[in-house]
Amino acid sequence: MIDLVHIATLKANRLRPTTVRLAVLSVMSGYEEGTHFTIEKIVDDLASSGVRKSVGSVYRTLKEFEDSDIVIRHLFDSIGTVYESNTGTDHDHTVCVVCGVIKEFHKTEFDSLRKEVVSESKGRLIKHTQILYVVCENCL
Amino acid sequence: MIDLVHIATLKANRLRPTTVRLAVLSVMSGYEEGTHFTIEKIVDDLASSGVRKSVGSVYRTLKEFEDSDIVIRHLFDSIGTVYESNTGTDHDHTVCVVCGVIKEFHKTEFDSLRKEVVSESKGRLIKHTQILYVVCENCL
DNA sequence: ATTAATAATGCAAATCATTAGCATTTAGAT
DNA sequence: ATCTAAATGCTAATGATTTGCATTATTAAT
Repeated sequence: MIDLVHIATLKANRLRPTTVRLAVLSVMSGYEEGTHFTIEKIVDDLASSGVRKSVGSVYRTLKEFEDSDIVIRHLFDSIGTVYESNTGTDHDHTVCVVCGVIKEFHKTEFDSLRKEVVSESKGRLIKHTQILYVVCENCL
Repeated sequence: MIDLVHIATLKANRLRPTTVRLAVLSVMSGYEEGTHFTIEKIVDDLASSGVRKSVGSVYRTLKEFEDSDIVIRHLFDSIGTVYESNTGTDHDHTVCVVCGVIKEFHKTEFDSLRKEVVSESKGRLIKHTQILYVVCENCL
């Protein structure tokens, strides 16, 4: 069972390998890398794979995963809350205002600029979010 | 009356100069430039200036103002929805994760980088948001 | 000025996403 | 196998925002 990986992931974060958590990890692992998903999608995907779990538990689970840095939560304007698996590689997002597709990008130059901004104000950078709202090639 | 300016602003946006709208513009004009405020603050400030207006109307008014580009609405992680008067100058934000203070910054280099990103994917940039979550000098 | 037509407001109820309480079930250590 | 702590499902609660509708104010025409 590939579940062994998921069990390991959970144990590494001091989370008991329970059915809800394993099921959520399982549907998540079916997503393409970089996919952004909602709580609703998780619940639906669980249901269609025959696993009926309460919405409340999924909320709780995703929050635990967020705390454990297993997933990253984003709050996008006019889209709401979405999650993605945390690959550890930091990146920003483009969102197509027409079709809603979310993509990732990374340009190191941004990072140095951000460091500049923060050091100019003598603060410490904890994290950042940057979203480019675009009309994507397809929708143009 | 300075209200003439506010009336003009409203008329320019095909909004009738009503008491709620004028009152909201009035408290807003009392804020320092760059101030970020919530619906709640508006309602409170209206109340303490003796103008009691319903929360629903303030919500409606701020939405109209957003549609008319009189204000800009932001959705900040763990802070929620805040507004600011639209000065037309675009900028990004830093938010102190300790004290919650929101500041603005602008670095033109960001703009060219953003254009690069979007042109590489053959899309069109509509707008963007960038938030640096920091611990500010004071809170360090 | 008066009035008719249209838009704005207040209020309360409705909605939506998310969280919390609590009784029941499950996992992990002994 | 048993006990304890944690996890789950369920429902109710919460908080923010929106909506419906009856009332009131604003505008444009007379």
